[in-house]
Amino acid sequence: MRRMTARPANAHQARLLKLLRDGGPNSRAQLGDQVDLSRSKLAVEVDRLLETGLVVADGLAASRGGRRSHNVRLNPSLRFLGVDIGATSVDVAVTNAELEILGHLNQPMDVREGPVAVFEQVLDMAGKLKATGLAEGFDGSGIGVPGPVRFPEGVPVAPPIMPGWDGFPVREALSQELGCPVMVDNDVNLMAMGEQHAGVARTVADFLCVKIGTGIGCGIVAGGTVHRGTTGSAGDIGHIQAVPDGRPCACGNRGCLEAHFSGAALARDAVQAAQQGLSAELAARLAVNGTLTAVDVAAAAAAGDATALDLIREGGTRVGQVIAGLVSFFNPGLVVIGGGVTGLGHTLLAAIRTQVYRQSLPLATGNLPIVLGELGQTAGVIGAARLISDHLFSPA
Amino acid sequence: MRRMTARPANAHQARLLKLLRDGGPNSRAQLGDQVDLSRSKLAVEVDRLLETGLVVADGLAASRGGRRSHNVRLNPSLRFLGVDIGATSVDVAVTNAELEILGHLNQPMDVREGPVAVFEQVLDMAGKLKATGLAEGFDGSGIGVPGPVRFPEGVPVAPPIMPGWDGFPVREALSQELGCPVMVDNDVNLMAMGEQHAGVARTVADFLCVKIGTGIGCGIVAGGTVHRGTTGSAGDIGHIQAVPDGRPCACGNRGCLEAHFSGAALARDAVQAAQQGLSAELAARLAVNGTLTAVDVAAAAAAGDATALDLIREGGTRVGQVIAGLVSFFNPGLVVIGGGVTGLGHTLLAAIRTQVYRQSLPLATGNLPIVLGELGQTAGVIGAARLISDHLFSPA
DNA sequence: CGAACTTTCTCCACTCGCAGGACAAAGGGC
DNA sequence: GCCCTTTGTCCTGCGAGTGGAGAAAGTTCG
Repeated sequence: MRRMTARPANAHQARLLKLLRDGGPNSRAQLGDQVDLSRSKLAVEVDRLLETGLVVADGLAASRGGRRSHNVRLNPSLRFLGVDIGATSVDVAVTNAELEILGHLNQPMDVREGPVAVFEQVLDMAGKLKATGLAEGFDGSGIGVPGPVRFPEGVPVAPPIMPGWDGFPVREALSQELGCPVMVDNDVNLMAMGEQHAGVARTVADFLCVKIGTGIGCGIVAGGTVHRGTTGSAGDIGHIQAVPDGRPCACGNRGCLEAHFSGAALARDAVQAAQQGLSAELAARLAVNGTLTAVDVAAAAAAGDATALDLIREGGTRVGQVIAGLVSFFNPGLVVIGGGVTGLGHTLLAAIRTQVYRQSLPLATGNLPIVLGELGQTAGVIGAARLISDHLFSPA
Repeated sequence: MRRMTARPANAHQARLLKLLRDGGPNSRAQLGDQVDLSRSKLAVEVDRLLETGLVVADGLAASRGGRRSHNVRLNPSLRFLGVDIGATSVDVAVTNAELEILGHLNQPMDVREGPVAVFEQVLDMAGKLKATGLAEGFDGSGIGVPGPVRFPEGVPVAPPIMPGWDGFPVREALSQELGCPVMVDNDVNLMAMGEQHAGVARTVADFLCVKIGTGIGCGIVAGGTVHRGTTGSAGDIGHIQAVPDGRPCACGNRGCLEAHFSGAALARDAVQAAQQGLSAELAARLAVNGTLTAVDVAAAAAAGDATALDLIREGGTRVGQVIAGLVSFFNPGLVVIGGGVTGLGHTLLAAIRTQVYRQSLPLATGNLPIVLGELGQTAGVIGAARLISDHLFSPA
């Protein structure tokens, strides 16, 4: 099947497409309630969208007590590919134009293998999803990578944990391979966009989205749009100093937040605690698996292990200290915590909250929810689909 | 004379007014080069602006080698009043519509005397400026106050250093007194807008403007517009923890940046150093004045006093630590240092730079200028004029 | 069950914003 | 002084957009 290539011809059409994406099928009258256009003009633009094939008729609408109206919706055969490349695994998902996930695959993988190997795997996973009949091709794709991105060009820059990716033309290469438009962004920004589209941040204009996984990053949304910074490295909070003269960090400094708390740091600490005989629970798990991860710590904590709980609390306090500073600075309306360590759950959240509420100014924290992300592993791929749909649903 | 009350009727007129404000007198042809409008349409809008009186004819333009063209400019009798209320002094200035300062007064004053006393003084100063013949009245006024502001309403909220100001309807009250539209904002945001309009930040979309005076604040500009946060307290970095378990702060916490370095903290430290006999230079100044301020420390440092230099360096290091974190987080394209302590000059700047370049990631600091503000004391009042002109030069 | 009211959709006439060409006015350069 | 360039003005025509008049197809209530 040939893919859609049409784009909205003007701002009105773009607006309508986004309303249909976010609100599902709608009658012309319902659309008219949401835009400031006369009925006649609205009808003209909807007709044009129908002609392009981006939008299709969709039966009768629920009656509001008058002449029956016909719904329109985004073409249900449109398909977006959301790709979320993490440090140690890849998520690939297929969505429809309303950004609902139709199929989702996750595979472990080491981003350090470099872009060629990683994208081979991504294309393979995309192929598997296609083979299930979910899609015959893709109309667009969003890609998240775990490092800074020069956004306009879609090229990673100087990614510390991704040697070999610096300057790799991700956008161009994948656009060619997939045969569709591609947009590339930092994985944390995509998580923020995911929570903004379908998660806890749906109604908030200014919020922070802290992702704690192998490393730590922070998505910044100001006035409803992602702030990427001058060189695309905004939100890179893993190397903010959390502990003066603290642990040495891979970046060459000491006391970086990431060195004191992250999926990787937590695992190291747990192994050490087990070896020192501080925790029978952790030691037992170490003996079985040969190594420990954040998941083990979460399980030990759930079983009431004091050492595991302490590790989580201390980590949460460190993160909380840094977040407290960011909250004072940025004055967000919401802080979302996400990433691999959300399995640590309420213990972590409580430690973070305590620290933020203690250290930030009352005016900034007075009505500030600090919550876990709602979408879990799917936040990234939904954000990726959102990224490319925002692009395609804008006038060319 | 009756004041102008006209506002641009549409976005084109708003655009033209801002071009004339920022670029001075222009011919229709020059304006045409800067906007995407046909000559005919441009002429129509310019004619309408001439009718409103906001814009007037201004003689012949410099020839570009063809039919001679007539300049238009903003009405030279338009007057804005810029007011910058600091913790210990007030600046009041009169500008024309091009935001050039025509007259400027500064007076010491204690903001804790409350809004009624302060505004009495402001109105008195405005009256003095009028009496010189610079203005017969004001077409608009911008007001900066040293604390968070609920921006849409123009009302200070919970200002720690301004008891008695909480909830005072600054915008409404002054609008009535002055008989013109008024906008209110945090003083630090206005300083940022000042440097953006006429100072070092003219071409930068994302930058931070750190104001170190009695307290410490930070203006945040993202994508060319000021970020004020959910409750208007964004940029309030004075109470970010700079030193774990450090000095007690008035806010109840320990180790706040402001407790370790600010105009007030520096003065305290200098007095203490003088009393402890660490610095003959400072002791002499203390004996003469009975007290010390940042100005004394600056003078002592300029005279080569080692203790004064140490105080500045240590303070700069503290501020630098915090800024380093903010730079990693926000990834600005420029950091501007301003406020009362800019007199400390290069010593301070060097300490800040050292710390930021050491602690932030190379990608964020690679091409990051850290400079002193260019406008000094006038930044605030220019920013204030800019604030109200942005408002008045937008469609009603 | 029918009359009256609502809601939705379509068609049409009219206004207005705006572009772009034709033309006039007024220079500069050789 | 002739030709080219730049600027300003006028005019025509197109397309966007509004709002009213019906028509179609419901709901509600007596």
